[in-house]
Amino acid sequence: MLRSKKPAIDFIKLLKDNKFKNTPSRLAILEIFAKFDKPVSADFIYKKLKGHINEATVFRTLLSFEKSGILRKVDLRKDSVCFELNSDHHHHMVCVKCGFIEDFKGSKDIEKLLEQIIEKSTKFKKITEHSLELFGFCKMCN
Amino acid sequence: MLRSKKPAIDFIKLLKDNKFKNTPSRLAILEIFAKFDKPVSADFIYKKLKGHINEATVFRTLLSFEKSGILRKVDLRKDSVCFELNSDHHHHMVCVKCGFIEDFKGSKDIEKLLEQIIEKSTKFKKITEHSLELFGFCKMCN
DNA sequence: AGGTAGTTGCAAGTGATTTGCATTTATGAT
DNA sequence: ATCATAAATGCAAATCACTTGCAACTACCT
Repeated sequence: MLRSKKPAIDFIKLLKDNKFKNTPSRLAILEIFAKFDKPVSADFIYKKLKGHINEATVFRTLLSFEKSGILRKVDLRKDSVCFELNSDHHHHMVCVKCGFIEDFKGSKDIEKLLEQIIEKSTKFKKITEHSLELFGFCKMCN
Repeated sequence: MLRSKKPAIDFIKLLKDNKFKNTPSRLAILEIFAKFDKPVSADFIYKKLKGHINEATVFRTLLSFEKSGILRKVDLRKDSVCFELNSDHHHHMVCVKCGFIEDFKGSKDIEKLLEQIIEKSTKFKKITEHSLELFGFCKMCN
């Protein structure tokens, strides 16, 4: 049967490339990111892996993954910080009622916009990152 | 002497319009927002008003002001959450080295962009808010 | 297999924010 | 003006998300 299958990420290689030891904890965390493919919080991960991992390890792992660029922090106005895999820069629409999240890309348009902004600025020289998050109502909740 | 003076905000009216009682604490907090005209944290406010206000009151006030729309939450990747007066929607450029913040507006372009995004979305119906924050290096630090 | 740096679990520690409760105060009605 | 009442405040304790110190463990290189 032909199935559209997302190319699996080679986490073992990813860890090695980033000079991390390959441990069960790290693989488990990465697999959660791959499986859910949405911004997830430390708390969410901890609950999924309850009994198999210590909470401190979750925080430490997320932090080191962020530092090395494997993960990216996302602020969606939740109580706790969320992360997502850092491949493929994109943004989010968040339903303020039900919490549903849709990803979207807008790289070309947004980058054009950033260029205009930086041109107008007298104080800034270079923009290295940006975040754009939209909040509103999904079709179900509207 | 003629001075270019920013039109003072009538905080007493602002409080009344939002069904808040007019108290010294609230006026003091609003005046800090007006005076510094930058995103400020609860901690910053508390330190400015040390001895004159309780920390819990600061948090409670910020929260209720946010709920009523007087303030808006801003995530600038600092340790603690920042707020700013919610008049006059704008965005920020933050220097990741020295922390310097520059405001900018981009309403027209950004709104055009938002329209395009929402048109393409099959899941979302309405965008009520958005945040766009840029991170990079100011001219001093670059 | 063995040495070692890097990882983990556990428990205690932080720092920001919240909450419960008793006291005080602003405000609208008398 | 005074009063009654709901709202606001201060204080202390609690909570919540996250961090850290340290001893035990493990992946990985030789």
